[in-house]
Order: sequence, then structure tokens, then C-alpha cells
Amino acid sequence: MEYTVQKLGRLAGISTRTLRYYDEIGILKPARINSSGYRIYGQNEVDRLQQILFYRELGVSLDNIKKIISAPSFDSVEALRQHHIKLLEKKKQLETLIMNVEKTIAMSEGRIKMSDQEKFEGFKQKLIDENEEKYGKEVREKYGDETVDISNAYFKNMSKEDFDKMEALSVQIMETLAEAFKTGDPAGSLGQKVAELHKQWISMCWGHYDKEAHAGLAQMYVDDERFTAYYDKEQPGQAEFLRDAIRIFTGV
Amino acid sequence: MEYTVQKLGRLAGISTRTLRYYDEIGILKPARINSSGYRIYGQNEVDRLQQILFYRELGVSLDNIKKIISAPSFDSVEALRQHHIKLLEKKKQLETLIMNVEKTIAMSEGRIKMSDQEKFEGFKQKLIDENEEKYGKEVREKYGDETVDISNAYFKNMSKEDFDKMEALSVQIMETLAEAFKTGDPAGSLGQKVAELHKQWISMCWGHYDKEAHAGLAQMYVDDERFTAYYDKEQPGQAEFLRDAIRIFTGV
DNA sequence: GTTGACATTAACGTTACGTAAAGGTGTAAC
DNA sequence: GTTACACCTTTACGTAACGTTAATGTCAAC
Repeated sequence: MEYTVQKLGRLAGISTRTLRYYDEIGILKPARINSSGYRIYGQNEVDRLQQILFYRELGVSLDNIKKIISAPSFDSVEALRQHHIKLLEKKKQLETLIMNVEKTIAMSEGRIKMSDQEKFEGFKQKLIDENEEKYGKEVREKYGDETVDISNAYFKNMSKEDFDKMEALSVQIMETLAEAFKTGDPAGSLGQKVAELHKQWISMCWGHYDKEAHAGLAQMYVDDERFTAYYDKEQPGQAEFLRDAIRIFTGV
Repeated sequence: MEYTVQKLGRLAGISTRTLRYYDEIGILKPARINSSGYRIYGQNEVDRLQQILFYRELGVSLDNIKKIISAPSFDSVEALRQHHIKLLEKKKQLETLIMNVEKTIAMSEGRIKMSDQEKFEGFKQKLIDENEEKYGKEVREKYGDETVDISNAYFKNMSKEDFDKMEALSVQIMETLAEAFKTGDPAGSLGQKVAELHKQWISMCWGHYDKEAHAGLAQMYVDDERFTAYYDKEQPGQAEFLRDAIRIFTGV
């Protein structure tokens, strides 16, 4: 089956302008141009367009779509599997958002209360995903396929020594946190020592120090389950304890 | 609680640029400007921003969001309910798309075969929805709250007489179709009479006539379940019969 | 041989921001 | 007291993915 722009457009539910644009940027060129200069698309182009629209639906930029499906190593089945996973994630996020809406309705009716933080929950997950994606990409560009641990040092182009120092600090933090947690007092000397160590650690991470940001990060350790899981892995409650200690330490 | 641009941005997971832009276009103005010219947001703004992001997530343009939430009749709880329904629809569509991906993977592995039509199913539903939304909006702008039936005449700014004529035609089509269907022969004189009547009808709809489009529409009566349901409502199989009659009539 | 649907290129418009430039503000640290 | 640095400001140009308009060529049908 052969298609002109309009026929293919109708088939796929897109405009002729879109098809010409796709030709222009080289993401979907017609199989041939007939004697009158008309674009003629064939079976291969139909399939390729389908691929393009799949990725577009995911919010992938045309530029990236081009890279993905033009790469010589492109394995379309594998790409589809990845695609499938992303769609499932998107669905999950949508479900979070739906829950959030239901919560907000309940709140409007006065049945429950929501914190300002909670009000943006459905959206935030998306942000985190995007950051991860961006972060991961940049790291891969800079360091190739080195270990994930080293990628932690990304922010400041850290030296190996600095990195080792950070590692040591982070071990020390976890140990001291465990000790301090036993005392049950975030304001105590051990609790404040953890906060001080943590300050040193993020100072290295960020290249500078900022009280409010520190307190904000501590709050995130409680709000973001990935961080909570990390700090709570030995004793549940440690993430919250750390936040309280830092709150007192920073006075925020 | 009061927020500066950055604090609110972090809370909601958006950039400061976005907040300034929202101020600029008047969709979200700060509660006040302090002595240094800083934007200060309060509780109302947090809630309004949440509303904005809800709609944005749905793909509504900022311009339309502004109209929606600025309308004096804006009922936020009711809006949330609508919003909730739309999210559920979006989820459903996403599930269709996921199924489509799974189907395509299966196809790539040679387990099943898919027609060109099927390949675009997930997108098409979306297209239909969008068209309906756009269509409905434009009609409301043009005719206010008149009946949905009259809105059918939208395309060509049809007169009342034309509209009545169309109505009469559509009744005649249904009656003749029922008669013709009994003969079981789409090529017979009754079958071809239906096709001819249908040609007249769509000529009025579109303002012109095109064979291929006619044949295409007839195919859609079979492919799109909403049309199929309409034509099959008296006798299952009538949609298919009509398509066959039109196929023969147009010679496509 | 004239419609009218279809095709072409060229080029400017749009939305929702990103990004940089050039500068003022607030406060913690030396 | 001034340095430093995270904030804030406005102005203004850049971008993605097309939409839209204009001016023009092509093809099938009546």
C-alpha cells in the first residue's frame, strides 16, 4: 500500500504539516518522490511512523526519537520493552495523581486536611523522574559507564581524594547516627554531632553551605521514600531522627 | 505560610521562571510584593497553583486554564470532579496504548499480525477525543447553549432549512437502509438507493462531495464502534451492509 | 476547460517556558 | 565593613513542534 501525505495523515491521525516537518527534520522521509514532486510513503514508512508516534506519546523529543530509531544498534523489540516499562510508570504516576485529586476533593469537603507538601505529590514524582533521567544522562556523557558510586561526585567534578573523604564521612555519619538514635535525643551531643558531620558532608557535595537548604534536605529525607529507606535501613525512625537533629542544629 | 518564588517552586516542583511567567500572563499573581520588589505568595496562591498544575497535567493550555479558574462561576470542587473523570479517561486511554504496545511486541515476535488500521488505534481514540473537545468548544462559542442537534450543522454554518432537510434525509436513509438490508444485496437497487441518499447527506455535511472520502467514511462506520452502534441499532450488520453498498456505489 | 481536492515550498506565528545578561538584596563569615 | 553568595529583579532573545497563510503547481471529474 502506498500513501500520499494526506492519506498517511488520516491513517495515523496527524496533519500533513507534521509529515512535511518530519521529512524536513529527517525523522521520516518518504519512500520516494514522484514525478510531480509528491511525497509517496510505503509500508516501511508506516511502521516507522508508528514507532515515532509511540515515542512521541511518551513525551520523548523528536530529536531523541530520531537518535533512538536511527541508531545502528537499534533493537526495536528491546526499545518497545523499554517503552512498555515507561508507559507503566506513567500509568502509576497517573494513579498517584488520581489519588491526589480524590484526596483534594475530600479536603474540599472538609473530610481531611492536606499539607502544602501533599498538595503537589502527583506532580513531584514526575519531577524526580525527570531529574533522574537528566542526571543519569549527564553522568553517562561525562564518565561513560563508570560506577554509580562515582557518579555521586558528579556535582563538583570532585577529585578521587575528595570522593574518598566523602565516602568516609558518609560511613561515619551512619555509625554516629545509629549511636545517637539509641539515646533518643536529637538535641543531645551525639545528635548534634551527626548534624555537624552531615553539614560537612553536604558542604562537600554542594561546594558551599546553606542552612535552609540543609534543613530542606533533611525534610526530604523524611518525605522522599527513597531517602527514608536509605536512612531507615538499619533502624526505622532514623531518617526522622536525623531530620530533627538537623532542624535543631540549623535552628530553622 | 508565605513563600518566595524559589520556595514555592521547590514545593510545587516547577521553576522560578514558570512562576514569573504565570505572573506575567496573569494566571497566578503573588499575594503581594514586598519592599524589595520580591514576589510573596500565600495560602490562596498555593491552592490556585495546585489547580493550575492539575489542568496543565491534563494538557489544557494556560490560556484556557485561566478562563476556567477565573470564571466567576468557577466551582473548584465541581471542577475537581470533572478533572477526576478526565484523569480516569486518560488512564483508560493509556491502558489502550499499553495494550497496543504489548500487541506490537507480540507482533514483532511473529506471534500475531496487525492491520495498518490497528497500528494507530491508541492514537486515534485520542484524536477523536480532541476533535470532540474542540468541536464542542467552538459550537458553544458560536451558538451558546443551543441544542446538540443543531451543533451537527456547525461545519457549514447551515441554515435551519438545510438542517431540517438533512434531518429528513437521515431518517430516510435509516428507513431505506432497513428495507435494503432485508434484500441482503448491497449491489441491488435498494442498496444503491441508500448509497445515493447517503451521498446527498454527506454532500450537505461537507459542502462538497468526494468519492474516496465517502468510501473512507463508510469504512469508518464499521471500524468505529460509536458509528457501528448507531447504524446497527435496529439490525446488527447494517453498518457493514451500508459500507458494502457505498463501496459498490463509489467503485472504490 | 474549468472546478475543486490535493500537492508543493517559503516563511512568519504560537505556546510555554529555558537561558543568559545585568543588576539589586539579605545575611553569614572573615 | 566588606566579601561572598544565595537570593531576588527585569529585559530579551532562543527553542520545540508544529499551525497558519500565501502563492503556486497537479490531477481527476464533470
